Amino acid sequence: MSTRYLSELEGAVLGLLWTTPTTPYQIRRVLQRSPNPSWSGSTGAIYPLFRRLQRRGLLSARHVRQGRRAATQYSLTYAGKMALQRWVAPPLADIVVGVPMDALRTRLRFLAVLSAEDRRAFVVDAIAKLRAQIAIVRADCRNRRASGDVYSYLTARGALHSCRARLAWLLESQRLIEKQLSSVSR
Amino acid sequence: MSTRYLSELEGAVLGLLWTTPTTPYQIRRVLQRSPNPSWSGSTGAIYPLFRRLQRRGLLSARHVRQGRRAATQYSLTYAGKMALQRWVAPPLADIVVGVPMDALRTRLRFLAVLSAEDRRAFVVDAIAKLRAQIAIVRADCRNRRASGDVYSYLTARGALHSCRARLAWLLESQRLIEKQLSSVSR
DNA sequence: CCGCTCATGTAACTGGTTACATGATTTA
DNA sequence: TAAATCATGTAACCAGTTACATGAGCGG
Repeated sequence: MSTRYLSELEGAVLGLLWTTPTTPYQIRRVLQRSPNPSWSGSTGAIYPLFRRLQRRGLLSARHVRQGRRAATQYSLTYAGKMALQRWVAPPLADIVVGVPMDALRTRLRFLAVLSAEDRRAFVVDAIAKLRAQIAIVRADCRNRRASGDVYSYLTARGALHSCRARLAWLLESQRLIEKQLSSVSR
Repeated sequence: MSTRYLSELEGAVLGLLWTTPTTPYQIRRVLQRSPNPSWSGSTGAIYPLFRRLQRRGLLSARHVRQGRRAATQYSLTYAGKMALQRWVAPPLADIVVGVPMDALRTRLRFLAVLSAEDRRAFVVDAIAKLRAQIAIVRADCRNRRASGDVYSYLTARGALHSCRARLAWLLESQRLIEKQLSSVSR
């Protein structure tokens, strides 16, 4: 019973393999097409990861030909399913429930290093890009809802909640920054 | 003009050094005491980072004795300030505005691998821990507001918005999961 | 036949983690 | 004087990134 810890990527891959055996390439595509840019799915991450998980006994490999093409299909072993369950199940670790890292938030923390002009530009740029993103995530929500998988849908909903919260926060920030900038120049 | 990219940690350190020269140890303490658990501030990250940034000409070191103790104080050079500004300034990269990674969301995505009981426990645990967290972040907001630094305050507000959005999302998820679980068992 | 996508990888690098270690100073 | 904290590090390790590379199959 391997009680080694699973990285986010490893956990996600096990989760994606849970229902249906899949090739590394297909996983890569899923990750790359996800609206979440943190899942890069680079080859240098994916292929070693699959072999690693296989070596640990969490995955089993099978060579198949889809159409006329050769491919390596991996599926979850029993130990793999157990590891996945342990990874998902409560009690939730601090790093899981804790405030998630947000690169935008970190940058805004140091907005004071920019000129008044650039501060405004920062917020305007962020708001515009967030609005565009919300449209994408909204569409993703609809798709996943149609797919029938409640948890997939709820995941997209989580992303939407997150985006909207960031937008509300930016609008609040914009007001406060505007007030502060005008009072300083006076 | 070093146009090398800055990691999140490097950017944050430069930002914290902007106004006041500081020792690596003090930075570590700030990071460790932050309510955000992603800033671990491990020694093996901090000390090499300071030397790295110094080598790149972004920081300058000065040996001081505070009280009777020896310490190395680092301050931002002009090049360091420029690098910090470039790091903060728009246009914002995809990875900065994109949906932030959320370990809780990723796990909920695969909640279907758990038993009905464990799914409920997951959500209950998450909600309880989030509520506790909100109290902490709320207190942090008040502190930072009192500090007078608008951007520090707004950063904490961002964390609060994020936590509340996650809670709202979990409550929504709880309802949907409950409905789904009861309909399946019927 | 050309270019795109499928499919699989390797190599070099890097930023960060954990664990271990040391010595000085402060506080109970 | 013992324990805690200040302060600074090193060593081993590891997951993930970028860039490079290869060959097969397919559609125009």
